[in-house]
Amino acid sequence: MAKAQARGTVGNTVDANLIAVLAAVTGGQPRVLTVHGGDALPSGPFEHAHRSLQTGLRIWVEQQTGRPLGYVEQLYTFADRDRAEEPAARRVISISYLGLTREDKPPDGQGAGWRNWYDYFPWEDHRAGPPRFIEDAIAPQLRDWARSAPDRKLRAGRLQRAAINFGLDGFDWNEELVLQRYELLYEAGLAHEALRSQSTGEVSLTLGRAMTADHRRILATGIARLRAKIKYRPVVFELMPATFTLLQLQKSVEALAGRDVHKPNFRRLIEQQELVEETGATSTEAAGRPAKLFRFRQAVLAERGTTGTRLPVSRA
Amino acid sequence: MAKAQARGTVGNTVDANLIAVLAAVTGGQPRVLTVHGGDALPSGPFEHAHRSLQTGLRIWVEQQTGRPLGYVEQLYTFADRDRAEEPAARRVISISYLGLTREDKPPDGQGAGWRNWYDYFPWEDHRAGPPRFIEDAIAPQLRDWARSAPDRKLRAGRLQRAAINFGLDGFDWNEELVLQRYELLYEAGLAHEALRSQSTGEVSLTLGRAMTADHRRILATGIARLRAKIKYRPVVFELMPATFTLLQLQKSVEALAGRDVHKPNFRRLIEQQELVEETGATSTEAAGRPAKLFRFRQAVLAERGTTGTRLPVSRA
DNA sequence: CAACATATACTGATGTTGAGTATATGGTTT
DNA sequence: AAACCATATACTCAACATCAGTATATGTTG
Repeated sequence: MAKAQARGTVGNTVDANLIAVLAAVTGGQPRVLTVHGGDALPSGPFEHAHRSLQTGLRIWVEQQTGRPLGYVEQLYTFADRDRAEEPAARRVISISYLGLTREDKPPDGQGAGWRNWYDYFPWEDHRAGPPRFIEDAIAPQLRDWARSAPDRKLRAGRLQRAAINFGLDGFDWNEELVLQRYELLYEAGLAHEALRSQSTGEVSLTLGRAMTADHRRILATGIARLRAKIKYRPVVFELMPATFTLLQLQKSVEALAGRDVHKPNFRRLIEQQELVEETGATSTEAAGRPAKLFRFRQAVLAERGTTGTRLPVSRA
Repeated sequence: MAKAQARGTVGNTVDANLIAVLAAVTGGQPRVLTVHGGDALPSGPFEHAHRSLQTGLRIWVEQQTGRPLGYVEQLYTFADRDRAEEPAARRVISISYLGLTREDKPPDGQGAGWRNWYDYFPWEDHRAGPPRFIEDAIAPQLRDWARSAPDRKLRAGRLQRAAINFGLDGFDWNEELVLQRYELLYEAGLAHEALRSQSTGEVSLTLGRAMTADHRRILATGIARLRAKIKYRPVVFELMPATFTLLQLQKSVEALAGRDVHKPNFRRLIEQQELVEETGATSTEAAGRPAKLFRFRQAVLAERGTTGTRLPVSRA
């Protein structure tokens, strides 16, 4: 089995494609780098010249955005025939990555730009409480879909999934289920990719903006990963400027998690873990009492390895 | 950028290879399916006929082992030039998976067999406390390696990493750092893959058995993932027989985690989460008072979606 | 029948988390 | 200048989860 691998089975070669979810937080909003006027995630081919996959990704992302890419993490690899844009002669493997940066200068080139990622997933933003249209518009459509199931058991299963994923019928909202929610909508025929016929590029206020091929699924995967990760790894700081106030930090976490955070508890946790240190300066950007400016203590990465930091994400 | 992808850039096609970490627990020991007498993980090419990557994996794993594959999860994809077995003309992408089964009949075919995974990572088994050879043999070699660093700062960093990863100098042992530990040993030149010259296939009692190419790194990734996952997803049950006693369940968790579990707390957690239900029967396999037999409540998967179950893993 | 091995149940101490409230300190408004 | 407002910062308490130790029950084995 193992040795059968590299034997040039000519009929089975493929192309490998690298796709990036590049995230940033600006003005209290989570952003993602898109191309083609927001229709696609940036991507590029994996070339023989690249030492490794990550190297390849870094090279062309830095070419495109003109800034070094900090934190990078692999998301998922797939090669589903069904979800490809058009039935191609050659098989394509897509390897997706999550990268964290800071948005400052706008990226150059063809239709590239930073976009609020809730344009693509409006139902994911619960910072002002659950959006009304979940109960008003999404839930009814999901229930219709459930009702259309052939047998009773399947029907019950669909209702259950809808309730768990979207926090209906007394279930709590779980902000990490980004991918499951998207997949559910897709299955129910409510994601526009499913019906991208003449592709007018319309943006639905409740069902979100669609993307090419399965790029929206990849984006969902990236958001889900990031939402899970900020809770136990100090990755938010990759998205922050060099110095920041605790409130700014909190707002960033809230932007990513899509839900509000209990302020006193947030501060307690940050401080008792010694994740940040004072710079001495204060910020006078906002009205009210000036806030102390902090910087991330880079040392924690060395001290604790990859382990052990916690951020609270809870109800308002 | 995105549209540049599939344009037949002939020079950049690759082969895709699927590699599996198949885990099982038998006789209180964690096992992994290997081929070539324990030198490699089973692997097979991704073919154009396969609908998706997972489908491809399932197909040939089931061919090989003759049993359906239950839980499957993608691990990682890589294409590092440096770690390939021999510099090949064609570039190979390796996509690795973790699969959970039960071992009963031995797999057929060329040198395939189930092996205790601690043969490959002896330092990972802390069920009887930290193995003495960590302090006696591994730590000194790591310290030597640290001392050989060119400058003071690098030296301190290496010592720190060694301490964090191997639980030295007062740091707690963290069973999830399987990959980091292996990578550290590799970097320090203590993994035999690094010096596989005439490859005698020797098994080191402290530094473990080596494998082809980077298969041991993949195995480490799989173990790490599984150790993390059993704590918050009910995946252990994929490895259990249809009915089992609570002690058997506990022993399985301990086998995977490589450390002992507090018995009363373990049982409390299992029961209060209603993960299992009594079958009515009792087991008389072991001496002593017969234990009740339980089965996994499949319903929890539907009730809770992918979320929310906990298993305790702590000191003895 | 005694010794033993395993199963099962209970209890207290400690730590973590969620949530509410109070006070301090600057700028802004009248 | 006084009142006000917005933000920062500090403290308190209750609920809950976790860790760890100990005690009791119920079989088998010699």
